[in-house]
Amino acid sequence: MRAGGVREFYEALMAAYGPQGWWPGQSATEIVIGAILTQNTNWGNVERAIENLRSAGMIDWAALRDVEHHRLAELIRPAGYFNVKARRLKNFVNWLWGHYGGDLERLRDVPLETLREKLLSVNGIGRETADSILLYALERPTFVVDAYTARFALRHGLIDEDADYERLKAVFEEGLERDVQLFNEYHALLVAVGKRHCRPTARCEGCPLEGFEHRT
DNA sequence: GACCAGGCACATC
DNA sequence: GATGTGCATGGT
Repeated sequence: MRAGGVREFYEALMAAYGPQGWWPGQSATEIVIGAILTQNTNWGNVERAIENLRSAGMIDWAALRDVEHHRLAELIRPAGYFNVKARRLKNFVNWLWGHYGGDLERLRDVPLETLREKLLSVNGIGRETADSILLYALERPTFVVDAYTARFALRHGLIDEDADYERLKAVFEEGLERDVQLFNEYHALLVAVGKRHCRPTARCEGCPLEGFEHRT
């Protein structure tokens, strides 16, 4: 049994699962909305909410700017925490209109770290949501950390228990070339293995990383 | 019916 | 700075 590294784990996961193709064929607008709606929520519920928004013509920054809170909350109800998320979506929309004329494309001119800070200043946009927006909607090379990432990294000895979000993010970014497609697939693969094997209580049988050292 | 799911802000110590 | 709590739906 040998200890693995960030790169080796990626190779093993990719060999086992193949490209995940996360968030393909959807608009950047839809991805941003999804990133906010999926906070602590099953993706299937988010899809229902997004479908409601689509039917209502709300995958649109002007429409989202003009819609009433109550109406927006009803549309996104299936995603859970609908009042909180309606407010957070509105916060983002108001920020986007206030600073960038409601145009996501204008964010592309802002340097990555600067933009990350700006996103984090919006109430309701935390680290994971900001990084998801940056990576998946704006195609910026920033690594997305979530609950799956943390559990995986801890079990496979990449971090210790007290590592925070930024530390976790740094471990992956330092172990890889700074590449959008790579970060995209890696995060998606971590979710894939997290759902199948690297679960809170599972014994990890059949995990593609069984050959590597593993903490229990 | 308990537990979980691609978090975050806020209160309190 | 760490820890606890509210927010809410739908699947297993």
